[in-house]
Amino acid sequence: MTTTRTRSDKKREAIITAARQAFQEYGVTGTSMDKLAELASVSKRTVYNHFSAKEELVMHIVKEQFQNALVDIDVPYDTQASLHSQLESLIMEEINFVSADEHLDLARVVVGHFFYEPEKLKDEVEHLRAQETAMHRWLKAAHQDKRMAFDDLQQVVNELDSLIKGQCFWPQVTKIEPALSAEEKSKIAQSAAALVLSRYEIR
Amino acid sequence: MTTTRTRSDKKREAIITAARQAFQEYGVTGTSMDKLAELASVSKRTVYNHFSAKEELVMHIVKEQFQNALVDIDVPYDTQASLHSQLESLIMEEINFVSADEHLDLARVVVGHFFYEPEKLKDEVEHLRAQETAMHRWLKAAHQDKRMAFDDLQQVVNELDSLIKGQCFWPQVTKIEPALSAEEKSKIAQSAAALVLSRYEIR
DNA sequence: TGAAAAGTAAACTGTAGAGTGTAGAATGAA
DNA sequence: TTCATTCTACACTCTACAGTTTACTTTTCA
Repeated sequence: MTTTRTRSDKKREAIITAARQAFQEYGVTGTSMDKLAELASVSKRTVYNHFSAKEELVMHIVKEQFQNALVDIDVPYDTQASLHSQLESLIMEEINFVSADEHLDLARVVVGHFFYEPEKLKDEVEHLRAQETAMHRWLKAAHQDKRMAFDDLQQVVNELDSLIKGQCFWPQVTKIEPALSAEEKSKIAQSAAALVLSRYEIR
Repeated sequence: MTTTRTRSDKKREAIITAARQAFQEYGVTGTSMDKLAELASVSKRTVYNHFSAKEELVMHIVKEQFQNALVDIDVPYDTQASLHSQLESLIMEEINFVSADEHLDLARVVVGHFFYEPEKLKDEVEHLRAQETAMHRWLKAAHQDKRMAFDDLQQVVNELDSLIKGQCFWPQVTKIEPALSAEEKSKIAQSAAALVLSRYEIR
């Protein structure tokens, strides 16, 4: 039962939704509590009844977003299929996730807000880092299956990660580059897979 | 003769130096004009006599920094030497530049300040992008020398760039990761070179 | 040496935004 | 229907900071 029951709950929901949108659009500092209350169609006092300070509201939304970031990709390793096609689609999923508008929008909020106090994010980041990613699992499987050779798994993951984020995430979060088309994404995925496999695949 | 002559010049210099440091340490918004004047040991009015607004001071420093960013790396292509050793040292230079403290500190100022209005940087960024990099030149030479095969030069540059920045720049600008040791850097350089060459080198 | 240029301290203006206090109205459960 | 909870409107406080004004001092240089 996800439907909100009480009036109080509805107001709370409205506040959170409005905050999410406003923060995405104007950034945290660009969103005053007055503006926010108006956007949520709620009195400012009500906002403060639910969240005792702006920072609390920000953290609520950020944590929520980190939860979503954990909704994980899974491409199971397949002994039969070619490494290239598997890795390419894994990369493609990763790219689609990372360069999705909602992901970029909220990454922008987080980066913008915590740029000068990254300590506040330490916990969340640790949490994410601890996660064993789909990439990890797939590479480990291919390695155990003796179809790939490397001695430092983490390094291969970092390389793939850099290839993905360096082309499909950072330039877009910072708005240095516009969003990528589907063709560009798939070209990137295909080339990244080729790059990694030409080095680590056992032929 | 770089030494500052007049009193006015000295004051100006002091303001700029203090601003550079303060912006690095506290960020632009975290540095009030009062604080800045105090750090520069100068009256606030004097700051405003030199720079009519805070934003003007910020832009002055940013442009100065973009000038420095153009001081370019050059590793000439050598027909005799192995591709791997050449590319590895080219990458190493790129890494050293990009992950140098001064570069990271100022990149932080720029990213932090312009995060929500990247249009203001368009000119500078265009300027940088137009530059033909050392990477471009070297790859083009190796290609012409028929020792590397690729059809999209820009893509190879992007890949190298991502491998470098994704591991040695972005995690550090955002302070998600601490500075890298010399060993880590050289491991990254060596592996990035191997990756790219195992795909594009003609054997 | 004296006028112009540049600097200084400190008080001031104006604005924006976070957070509070209060009195009264809407809601909803008993 | 009544009572507690929650919401609303709105006026208010407090603080931070950009930028200005003023009255006075120091430096420069012709």
